[in-house]
Amino acid sequence: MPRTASTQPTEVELQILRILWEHGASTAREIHNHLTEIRDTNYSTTVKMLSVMLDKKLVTRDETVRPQLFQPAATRDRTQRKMLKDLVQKAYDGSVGSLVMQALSSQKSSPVELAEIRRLLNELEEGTK
Amino acid sequence: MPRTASTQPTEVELQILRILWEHGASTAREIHNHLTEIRDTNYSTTVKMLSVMLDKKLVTRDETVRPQLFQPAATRDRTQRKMLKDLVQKAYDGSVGSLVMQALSSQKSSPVELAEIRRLLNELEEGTK
DNA sequence: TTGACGTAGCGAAGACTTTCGCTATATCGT
DNA sequence: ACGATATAGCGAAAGTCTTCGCTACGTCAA
Repeated sequence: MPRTASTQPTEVELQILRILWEHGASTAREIHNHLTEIRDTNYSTTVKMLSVMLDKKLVTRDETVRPQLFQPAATRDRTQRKMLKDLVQKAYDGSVGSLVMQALSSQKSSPVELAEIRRLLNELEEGTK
Repeated sequence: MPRTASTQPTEVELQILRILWEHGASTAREIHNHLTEIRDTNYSTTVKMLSVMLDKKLVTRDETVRPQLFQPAATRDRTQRKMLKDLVQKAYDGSVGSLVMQALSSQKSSPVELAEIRRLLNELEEGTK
């Protein structure tokens, strides 16, 4: 009588992925060192998490070198899009528009970001003509 | 050795909340009937979930009537914003702008939505002047 | 070579989520 | 009032996630 395993990376998994996206291929020790900056974790735990993530194919491992190097299996962009899509489905009934509206109205963006968004908006509206 | 309990509603909890947001105060039976349309669930399970959600204060219960009526404790809007904020923090490094960019570019929105977004954008840029 | 130290792996503990059987209690028609 | 039916509640089971102790193995300097 279980819940079905989530398809999205969990909290810690995502923290590890972010470290890998930022720093590229890293050893368990390196990952652990970065992780302890944001989370109080034992080295064993980090290694275990990496092993779990390997099982889930969230990361890949280069075993030809010592110490072994871990790499993210998916790009940051791809992972973000997947999580975003999931949220839109789960909480916004599939409506990207209403998510965007809320995002824009609830947290302030910089003028630069707004300009970028406007540019993108122009392109999109161009496409619908 | 536990993970810290999530502050966000889980999958099933969210499905139940959506039913309540759409239909307003409902009995366990009514909720269950709607829930079975999207998920194969036993009535006992539904009742248990409601009891858990009551503990977590995700819903409130009117016990003065029979059968008891359940209501969402927070509005849909508020809950969505919270989940959105959480995603922005976890996956977008706090940058709402990049989330919006991805949202707009990865899934198509209707022209009506785009127009609304543009209107909102105008207001926001007005505010930064 | 060997001991010291860092890396890798395993398994079990414990919280959380979701499941449902079973029991208790309330409601309602006859 | 009584039995049938529906509602409410409890607790245990089983899977997920995160934790870490302990063991095994690799590397390297003396």
